[in-house]
Amino acid sequence: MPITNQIQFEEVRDRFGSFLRERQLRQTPERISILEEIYKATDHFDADELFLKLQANDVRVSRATVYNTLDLLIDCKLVRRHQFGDKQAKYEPAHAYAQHDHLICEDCNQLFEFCDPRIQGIQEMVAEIFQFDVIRHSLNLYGHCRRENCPNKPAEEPNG
Amino acid sequence: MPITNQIQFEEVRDRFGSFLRERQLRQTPERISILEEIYKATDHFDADELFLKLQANDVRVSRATVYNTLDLLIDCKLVRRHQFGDKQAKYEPAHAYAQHDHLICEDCNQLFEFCDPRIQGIQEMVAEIFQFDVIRHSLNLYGHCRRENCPNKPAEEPNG
DNA sequence: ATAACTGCAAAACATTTGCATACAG
DNA sequence: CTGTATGCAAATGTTTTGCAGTTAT
Repeated sequence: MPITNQIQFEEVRDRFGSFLRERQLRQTPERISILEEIYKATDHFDADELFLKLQANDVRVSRATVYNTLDLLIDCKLVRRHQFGDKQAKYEPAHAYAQHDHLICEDCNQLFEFCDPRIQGIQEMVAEIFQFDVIRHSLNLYGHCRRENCPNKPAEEPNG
Repeated sequence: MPITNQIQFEEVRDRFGSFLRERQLRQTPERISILEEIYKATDHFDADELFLKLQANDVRVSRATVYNTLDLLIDCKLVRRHQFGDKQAKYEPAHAYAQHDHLICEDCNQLFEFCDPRIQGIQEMVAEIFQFDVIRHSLNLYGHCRRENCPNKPAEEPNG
């Protein structure tokens, strides 16, 4: 749950700054504005939502720049990208939040986050068996939440 | 590794037949040919690869029908769909193969399959905590294989 | 100064859709 | 026969690209 305060954000911006300097890339106002907007997010978002939020805040950037900057931020490990089954990618700010996995309700599309240490063990075991350097993982659980107000809840099966 | 013999395939075709009958859908030659082609596969494939293989075998079907039939086969649980980070979906025949997860080399894009019983435990625990009915999961591990002939192997980091 | 970045609009790409025709039940 | 499935081509939605103009360094 990304509630980033000002001090944390300075750190994030510095990290992006160093990253850009290292690679001899430019620290443009567009890139900084995009990073700021991303770190206001309290949830996952897609590229177009980000583009529209920027517009709403009178930050004039093109979609092309949004995509370009997202890629940079992913390289820099300040943003994570997820593919939750839709063809459109979802993103989330990544700084200072523990690596976590996702639980998705296929009726209301709501996302929940969880952590389980056993995944680390699986990752290490598989790496050993296959002689791989495993860099990251993605575990998504799909199902149905039992919330009353969940829309599209499938009717009880007449005969199971 | 889907090496399906003739007898197993009869079973698969029957299952598809029952599924279609149940739903009052038609058993068209196109649908059967697509199922046959899918069960020849020894690896994951994408929709267009499947379309091209069918063409190569002089089975004249449109892409629309390929997509339509893939959806039916997924409902029928004879095919599984995966999103491995590309925007284009991958598919695999699902009959008689244990549920497994995937290890992906990001240099050569090669796929490996593994099973780990701990995932079941995670799934159950998370379902309990979040009061969810968890239907399925998708666990992908991404990294670098250590095969000699893996292309695009990143050079040794010069420093740190 | 100058090479990288930007916006724009067009292209690319996978997938879906609409509609006239074909055909399974 | 009848409505469902098909093929085709056009539409869709997301992401990428090419290029002329702009700007950080």
